Formats: sequence, C-alpha cells, structure tokens
Amino acid sequence: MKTKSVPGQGIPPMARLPEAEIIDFPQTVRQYLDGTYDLICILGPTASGKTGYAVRLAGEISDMAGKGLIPEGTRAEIISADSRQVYRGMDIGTGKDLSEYGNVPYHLTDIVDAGTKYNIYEYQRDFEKVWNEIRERGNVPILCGGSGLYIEAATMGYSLPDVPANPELRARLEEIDTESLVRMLASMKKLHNSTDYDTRKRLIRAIEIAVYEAEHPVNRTASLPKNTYFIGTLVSREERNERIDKRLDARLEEGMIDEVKRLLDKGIKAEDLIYYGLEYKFVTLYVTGVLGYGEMRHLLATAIHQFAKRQMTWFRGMERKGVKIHWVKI
RNA sequence: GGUGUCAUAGCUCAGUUGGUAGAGCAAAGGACUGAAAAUCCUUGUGUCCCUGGUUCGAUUCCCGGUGACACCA
Repeated sequence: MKTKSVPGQGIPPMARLPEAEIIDFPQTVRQYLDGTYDLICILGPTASGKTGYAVRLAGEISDMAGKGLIPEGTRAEIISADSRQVYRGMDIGTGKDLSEYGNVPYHLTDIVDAGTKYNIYEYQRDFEKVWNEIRERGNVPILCGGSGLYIEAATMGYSLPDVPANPELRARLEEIDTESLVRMLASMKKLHNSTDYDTRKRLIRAIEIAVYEAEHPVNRTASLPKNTYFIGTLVSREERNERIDKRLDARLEEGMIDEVKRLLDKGIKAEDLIYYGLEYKFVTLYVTGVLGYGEMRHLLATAIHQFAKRQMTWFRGMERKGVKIHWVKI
C-alpha cells in the first residue's frame, strides 16, 4: 500500500496571478482632485515596467489639464519608492532610467551619497515633505516603486521615533551575548514576527530604539495613513524572469561593471556595496575576483528572480491585510 | 575494438552490510516598522538508466544491454 503524498496536499499552493483590470485613470485623477484619494501609487516587482507606466500616466494628466478637464497647469510629480535609487552614483545597477522621465518632475532619487546608510525613518520623513510640497503646488503625487516597506511607511502612517545613534550604548551592548540581548529586548517590547533579532546589528539597534523611546515617549513622526489608489504592474512569473534576464544583460553592456569600479575607486568599501545587494553585491564580488564573470551573471540573475518573488510576497501580504491593488497589464 | 570506472531530485552529489532513499543549490509558500535589492522561516521534489537472474523482497548482489568518462590498442 503506497502512502505517497497526494499532489496539492501538504505543499504550499502556487500563488495565483491576480486578475488584470482595465482602470479608468482620468476618473482616478478627478477623485484625487476632489479629495477621495490623497495619493496614487504604482507598485510592482522589478522589471515590470513601473517607471515607464508612471511617466505615461503623468502624460495623461498633462493632457487632461491641456484639454481643460482639470485645472490648467496641473501636472503629475513622481515620488520614487525605491530604497536603492536614493543613492547618488548608483544609476545603472538600480535602473534609474532618468531619461525616461522626460520633463516629469521626480523626487527622492539621488538624495544621499552612495556608501551611506539611508533608512525607513528618513524615507518617511522625506516622503512627507515632498508629498506636502507637491500638494501645495496643486499637483498630483504619484508614488512609484518596488520597495514594499517604503511604500507602506509612506501610505499607511507608520509612526517612527527619530532615534539618533548612541555609540556609547552600542559599545556596551556589543559586550553582551546575543541570548541576553534578545531577553533584554523582550523585556522592553513585544517581539513576535520581527526581524529585530535576525542579526546582532539589528538587535542592538532595536534595543537602542527601545531605550530611546522609553526616555522620549513623544518624539515620533506623526504621519497619517494616506487614502491611496494602488496600481500594480502585472507580469507572469515566466515573463518577469525573462525580462529580468534581458535587462541584466543590457545593464552589463551599458557599463554596470565600470559603475561598480568607480564606486570602489571613490573609497566605498566593498563590504558596504555588497550589503546593497543584487547588482552591487555580485558585481563587486566579480570585480574583487571572488566570482568569475559567468558565475556572477548566473548567481545575479537568480538573486534578482528571488528578489522579485519576495516583492510579490510583500504585495500579496498587503492585499491580505485588506489593501486593494488594481493590477494592470501594461 | 579491449579493459576499467560511473549512471540516484531540475543541477552537483551522498546513501542503502538487500526492507523503494537524503544533503547543498535551484524551485515554491511565508514573515518582516530603522542598511529592506537587506535579513530570516517553512515545504516538496524521484520508474534510484533498461532488460533478465538470485531472493519472501533488488535502487543495492549477478548476467546482458545502453550511455558518459578514463586508460590501452
């Protein structure tokens, strides 16, 4: 008697591709202008064509203004939600495609130096600032990117305290073993389902934040949730991976390796570039002789496929929490 | 042509002194409020190359194929 597992039982189900919709974008713009929405957001996995799509929609908004359908002079301004495009000098590897924007204003790319550490607190603060400025100008903000955490920080009203680094505390915590640090953190905050204790560095920062919070209970960002119209750029898994592979070859030809060499020559540590992940990680490993060219290309392609999958996991998680994403085939 | 070695998961390979099998990678699903392109968790994957023999029972031992590699001619 065979006790073979029945297919489809006990194994995680294959995620269904969402249904594509046809959206009425002009109506969405009108709804933004009458206050139904605070923000339009375009999200999607890497290589799904978000930027081009955002620029196209920006063009539609200009057309509407030109035809007098919405107040004259109204235009779209794009806010990037990409955790790596914030860095200056990291262009080819992050796919900035600045020429694609044409005359559409864009924000939150090239705002800090490569080699530094930008984070979600800073992103939320910077997002709030440009979002407010765009609205004061009477323009339409379009948030566009693939960093799920950043999108949520911008749209869902994360509340984050402004916690400066505390080198003295860090040095003291560094002396303590990991297990005790976990117990220490647990005594200060609830810690289920968190990445706080994935690594020692995170653990120490989490304690630093908890300690600061205990001492300064009011100093938090007061960002409100935004009523957001979410548009997702939809591609099948197969198509997505094909696009990733093609784009990777194009980037290699366009000088991605020289870009990494330039960053290293500027004195940015290989270790830091590796932490940026994907292109910067694998090309650095190639440039420093750890990987051969073919090996680098293969491992990098795989890593980008895996990244795109993680992005989709995040977006599905948003939907599970009740966020409506209008998926479009572009 | 001869001799030898090998043939096991999508890939690289372990293993079963004969009781139908695992690791890594890939893949799939998930988590994630301070470096998130990061970090981490979970889950399978099979005519064990094909005939025949020995055996209660063969992926495992034996005969013969087939294929790959090596050496000799």
